[in-house]
Amino acid sequence: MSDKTADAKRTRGHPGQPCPVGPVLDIVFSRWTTPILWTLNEFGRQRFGELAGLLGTITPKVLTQRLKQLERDGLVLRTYYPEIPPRVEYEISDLGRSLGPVFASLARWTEDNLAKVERARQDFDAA
Amino acid sequence: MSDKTADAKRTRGHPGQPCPVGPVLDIVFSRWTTPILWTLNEFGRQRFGELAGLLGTITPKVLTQRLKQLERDGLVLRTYYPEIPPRVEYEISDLGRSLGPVFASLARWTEDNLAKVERARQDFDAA
DNA sequence: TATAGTAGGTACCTAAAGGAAAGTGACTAG
DNA sequence: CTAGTCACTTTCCTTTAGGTACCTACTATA
Repeated sequence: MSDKTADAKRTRGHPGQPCPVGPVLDIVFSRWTTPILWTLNEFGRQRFGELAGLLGTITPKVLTQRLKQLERDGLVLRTYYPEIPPRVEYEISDLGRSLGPVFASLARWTEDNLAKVERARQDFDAA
Repeated sequence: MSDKTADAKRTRGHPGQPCPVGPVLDIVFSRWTTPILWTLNEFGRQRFGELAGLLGTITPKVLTQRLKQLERDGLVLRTYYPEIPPRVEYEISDLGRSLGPVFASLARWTEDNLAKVERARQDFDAA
């Protein structure tokens, strides 16, 4: 299946009308995209192996997949050096950096409210 | 498996250190949670059937699951009326409403940058 | 000759999420 | 006595994501 047709299938079924943020979720909040973007933003340009190390438990296959998607979406820039052995470096793009305020907003909400969620869970489970 | 142990397994593998927003993703951006919260915020208190209608294609099973999770996380309030036939109403909580700025930030980014992502994809696919 | 080093690609497998369809319980209107 | 309402619940099946393990090319080095 081509990536193009995959786009249609990858939509999370967010019904078009009632939710204007639906389209972004698959772009920004897929399983590994958030920590990848975060890492590239924090630690700057990284090689494939370094990035894998920083992310900890990701497998090469998945890292390749996610990086390819992020590159296709214009959020990450890939530079290939045809040396032996090969070297590839990834960095966040301007478009990727433009997500900063979104992440900041999310981080602020987390800081302020994550504890409330955890308390709500305890109350719910107790009852 | 209990919901408590499910919490641990549901984590998306976002490696703890490098990404402070990881914990929220499962709470706010799971498959159907975003449109559910959005709908409850826009259209107010809704019964189960009404909500299903507004969301379009969701199945009762999944809607029940997601609503239960949202209730447990304190983002949605559930009111059960023991009538015959039974009636249940769902509404967004204050904690749920506190996500407003996050959603707004995301909506703004979408408006400003979704077109850029789509263009990046076209360029990428062309090459 | 053999090995290490790098960034992947491939084939196969498993687990989890999600959808489809039918059933449940309790009552009421016909 | 049957059908309908509502909010689920249960069972089964398909899809998907992710993991494991192995393979690729190419060269310098031992």
